[in-house]
Amino acid sequence: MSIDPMNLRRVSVFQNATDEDLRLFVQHGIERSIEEGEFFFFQGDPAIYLYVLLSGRAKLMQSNPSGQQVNLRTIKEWQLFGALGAVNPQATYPATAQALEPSTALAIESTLLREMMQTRPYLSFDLMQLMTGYIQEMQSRYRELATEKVERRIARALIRLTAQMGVRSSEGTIELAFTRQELAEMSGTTLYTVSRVLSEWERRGLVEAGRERVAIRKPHGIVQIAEELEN
Amino acid sequence: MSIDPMNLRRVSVFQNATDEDLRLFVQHGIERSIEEGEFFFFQGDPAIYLYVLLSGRAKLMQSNPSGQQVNLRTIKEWQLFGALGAVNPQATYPATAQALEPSTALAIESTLLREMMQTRPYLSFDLMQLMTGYIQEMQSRYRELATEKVERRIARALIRLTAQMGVRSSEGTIELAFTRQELAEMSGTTLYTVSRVLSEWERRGLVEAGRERVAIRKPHGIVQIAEELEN
DNA sequence: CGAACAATTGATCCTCATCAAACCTTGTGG
DNA sequence: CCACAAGGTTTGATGAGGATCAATTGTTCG
Repeated sequence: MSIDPMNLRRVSVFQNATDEDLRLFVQHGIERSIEEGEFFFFQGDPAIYLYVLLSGRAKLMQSNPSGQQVNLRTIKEWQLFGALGAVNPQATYPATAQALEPSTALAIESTLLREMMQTRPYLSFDLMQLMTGYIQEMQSRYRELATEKVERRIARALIRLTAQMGVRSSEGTIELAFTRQELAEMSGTTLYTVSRVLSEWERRGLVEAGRERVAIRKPHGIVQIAEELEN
Repeated sequence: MSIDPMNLRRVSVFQNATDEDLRLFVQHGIERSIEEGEFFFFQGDPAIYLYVLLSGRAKLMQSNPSGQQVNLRTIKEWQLFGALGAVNPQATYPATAQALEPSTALAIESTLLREMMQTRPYLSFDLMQLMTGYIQEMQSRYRELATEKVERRIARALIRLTAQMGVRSSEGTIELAFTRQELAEMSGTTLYTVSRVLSEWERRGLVEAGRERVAIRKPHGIVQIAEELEN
């Protein structure tokens, strides 16, 4: 119980919460720490908790019966995940949450959130705000996947990651820590294709690629690939 | 103003509304009728209204800069659409709504809904319920598009349509009224591929295909194609 | 130093998109 | 009532874009 309840205000859904509410969440919450590669929950588990990531990094993914995976979202500190189940008492998680690094999260019982939403309109409202954002992002990504070529999809994935997780290095490049496999799962392709595309971009001086790492040297160039109207 | 407010209770988000609330929606709502092919709103328009379809059939779609389209959802009577913008006063519609038949809808100002949500927790709650459903559907479709082959995606599209819009005919087949082009937009492929797949299925006796029409003769066979673990 | 894991690169193949042409179906107007 | 136009559908031929497989080359860490 080492976390300061006030920090929870950094969670977008809790931005309008009262101090008292935040204390409630922390009091009734459980801190869970897991190792890299381990799971917070699996697709299909009953959605008893929702989580706030306190440290580390995780991903939300879905897999089909034969095991192929797609990455729905990458989660960093102070982001909520597993919240879809919060609405419906019977719900199961529609995705699996796996840690990309050693991570800690605050688990909050979804019944608690549901009860609180009854009397705190701001909560439902802010949660809805978050959800509309997800819907729009998923709709766009769906369209991209259906209509755009791989190179552009990879560019788009990098741009999204830059906005969410990008770290500006001292040399002015934007550092992203992902394997080719992870990038592939985010853009709906294979690690081989990602590798080829990155190699090509490196030849053109747009990025620097390393082990579990991509550094964007010319963000503008990537944006151009993502947006360009060619054809 | 020919609609009976009580009919609005068939809208899932309004199922828990008071009679008084329903009357409010109808009083402040505007009935809009449009022809086949016309639009309720375009992607990017300011989201001033949300709509309840009263009669006809419409589709929600997104298009990319070069005009290729994907179909996000098909709308039938008593379904809500354009509701994402209801949450945020500044929002624009993330998709375009086009009538597939002559259609009528009740347009409700999103400010009205926002105001009402302040004091009626059931409204936010039920709307959230609807949204979690969308998110899950979009996530699944995204995964399908990324990992599954065309034939299976078309089968899945037919199954979804059966659940939502299927009409049981006297001969025990399930009738669906869609063009190859529409089916293609729903499964992320081209009308040519849809045509080929349907021809093949017809040869196998699974469906009957006609102009702007598909009749499913052996639902089980289609489900099998959609689920089958092969490889 | 070696094992484990990530990335690269080449060769090959397969699924679909694309283009083109012909064929149906439906509704309309002479 | 027929002919024709318009739009939907089918089918073949072709090719491109990536997936897949295999082999090799880094990189990191115990």
